[in-house]
Amino acid sequence: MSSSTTDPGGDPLTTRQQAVLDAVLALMVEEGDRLTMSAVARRANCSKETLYKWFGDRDGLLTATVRWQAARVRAGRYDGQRLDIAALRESLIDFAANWLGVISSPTSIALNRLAIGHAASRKSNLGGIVLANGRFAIGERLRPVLEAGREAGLLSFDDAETAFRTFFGLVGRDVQIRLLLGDPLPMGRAEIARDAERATDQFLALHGRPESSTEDRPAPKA
Amino acid sequence: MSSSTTDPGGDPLTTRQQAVLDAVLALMVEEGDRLTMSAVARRANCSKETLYKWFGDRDGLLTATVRWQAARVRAGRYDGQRLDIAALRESLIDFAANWLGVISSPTSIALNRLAIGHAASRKSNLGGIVLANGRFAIGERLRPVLEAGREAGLLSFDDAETAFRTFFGLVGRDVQIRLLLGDPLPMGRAEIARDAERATDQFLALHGRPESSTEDRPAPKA
DNA sequence: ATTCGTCCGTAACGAACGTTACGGTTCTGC
DNA sequence: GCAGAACCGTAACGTTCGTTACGGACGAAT
Repeated sequence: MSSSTTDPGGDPLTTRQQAVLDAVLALMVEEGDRLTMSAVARRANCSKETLYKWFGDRDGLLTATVRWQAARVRAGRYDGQRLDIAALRESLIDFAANWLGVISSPTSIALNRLAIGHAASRKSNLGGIVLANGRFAIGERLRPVLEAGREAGLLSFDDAETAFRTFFGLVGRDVQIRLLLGDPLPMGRAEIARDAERATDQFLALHGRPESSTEDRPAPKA
Repeated sequence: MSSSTTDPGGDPLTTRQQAVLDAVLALMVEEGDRLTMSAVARRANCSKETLYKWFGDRDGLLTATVRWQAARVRAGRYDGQRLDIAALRESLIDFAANWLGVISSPTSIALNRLAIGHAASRKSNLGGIVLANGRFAIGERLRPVLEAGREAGLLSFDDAETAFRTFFGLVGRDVQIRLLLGDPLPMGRAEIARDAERATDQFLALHGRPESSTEDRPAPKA
């Protein structure tokens, strides 16, 4: 863990290299486990020699792929200007929906499976990179929102990290582990929107200041 | 999904076979990824031919191992007699602590990693077995507790499944994904006890009936 | 004691795959 | 144009590992 996302990676990728990494991602989603260097070279219309020249070895290729995917997940900013309870709720719902969309995407599932399988061995922590760009990155982005909410008297909590972890649990629940284990859990736009709203309202019920209007929040459904 | 846990497995294992499966578990925890048939035979002091005679092939061995481990996780019963708010809270805390202990154990982590890696390929759903004996088994065991709490007027929710998933999220939060990805998150007895209590009180704050005494519940800490 | 079945230890086969090497082709700068 | 680099396609090498085969040891039953 050095500067931003556990090592920036070193070199800015050429478009050709990015295309190769996109091919890796596509293969990971389609073929899952059978991600062989030959398959990557075939899919990307490049030679294995080029792969080894660019990325060193198989781990280097996978690491570069994880970083490349992480670079796209960076989503919209959620600044806390004009903070009232409605804006805060909207921000939290946006965060939740965004996060649910990410973890339920086939790319994220394939990537996490790969990183988890790699964490079993000891070599080259893909798991650390995925964590830094996933779980911890979203935590860092949400923290200012939570603290702005507290400053504005809308939220009440002692530790922002603990509060975030509660929010994280309410949003994700069993979704990620079920998807990782192959459960055909449907996570379309409708389910994501519903879950994001429910989780946010539950979070506000736990950490919202009582005086912050409850009239537009239609009482936790379930 | 047939009777209890996605296929009972067929035959009751001999003690020798159980010892072999224990060796597999130990190897999975220690060596992680490098779980080779030769290593299992060496560790268990048996021949590879015996492994293949008993378990068919590598997948059969892994499946038997998952089932064998699942058979021990069966924990205490939580019947809902004499239900008052204190007993309910105690039951929920027990459930939460038990679950946290399971998912943070090295064995469970190694097993889930293996099943997730297997879910990437399509063959022989270890993921389904792990889900059936983990996430879904605990859901089935907790459901009667929740419904008894509702019958007794202590809890309020529409759907027991949804309520359980909320509890699941509050308990597990980011623990499982972090451990699976190799994060050195400390989860000792102290952390587990604290998390179980916090999650239970949060759940009761969301779904508890207001008239059920709040005096012994020391206001959600964070 | 002999025979049969079960199991151990080890060797061998074959496929998959990471890695390297090589000849031919395309692109770039002078 | 031309030299050199970068790159493609493919072949080859070595290792790992799942799977099978073989010979011998041990125990139970006849």
